[in-house]
Amino acid sequence: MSNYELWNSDELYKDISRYLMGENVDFLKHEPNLSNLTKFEQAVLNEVRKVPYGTTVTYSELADRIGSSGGARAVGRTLSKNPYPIVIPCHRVVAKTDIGGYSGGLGLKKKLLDIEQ
DNA sequence: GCGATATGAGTGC
DNA sequence: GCACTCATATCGC
Repeated sequence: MSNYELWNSDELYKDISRYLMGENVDFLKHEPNLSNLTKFEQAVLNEVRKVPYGTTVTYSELADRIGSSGGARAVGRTLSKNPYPIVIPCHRVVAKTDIGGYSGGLGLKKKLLDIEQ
């Protein structure tokens, strides 16, 4: 993984700052190291990373995309342990009827979603 | 609307 | 292996 330099560069810091300012920042160029996670967790996190700015997906839809139809709950469980908040925009994943949950607090999740709209 | 139940993957024992 | 846990979904009432 030679993305070590990229991950630790201040570019990530700047991107996060700009993101919080309300800019449309693409975090795909930052590649977190997921080698110590299970295959399922890597699949979930990589899929969440592809969710476009300003849009949301449901846990069940995410489960479908990674070939684990019906595993919505497992997806949520995985996201709750999200190793890289913001970079992996787990706040764009919501429940079907509700908004879902967030490790950083639901208030923050709503705030982030509001920023992206 | 609300409660019970089904369900997938992770963790600890 | 087994028995939990959980940021869900869905059905019955």
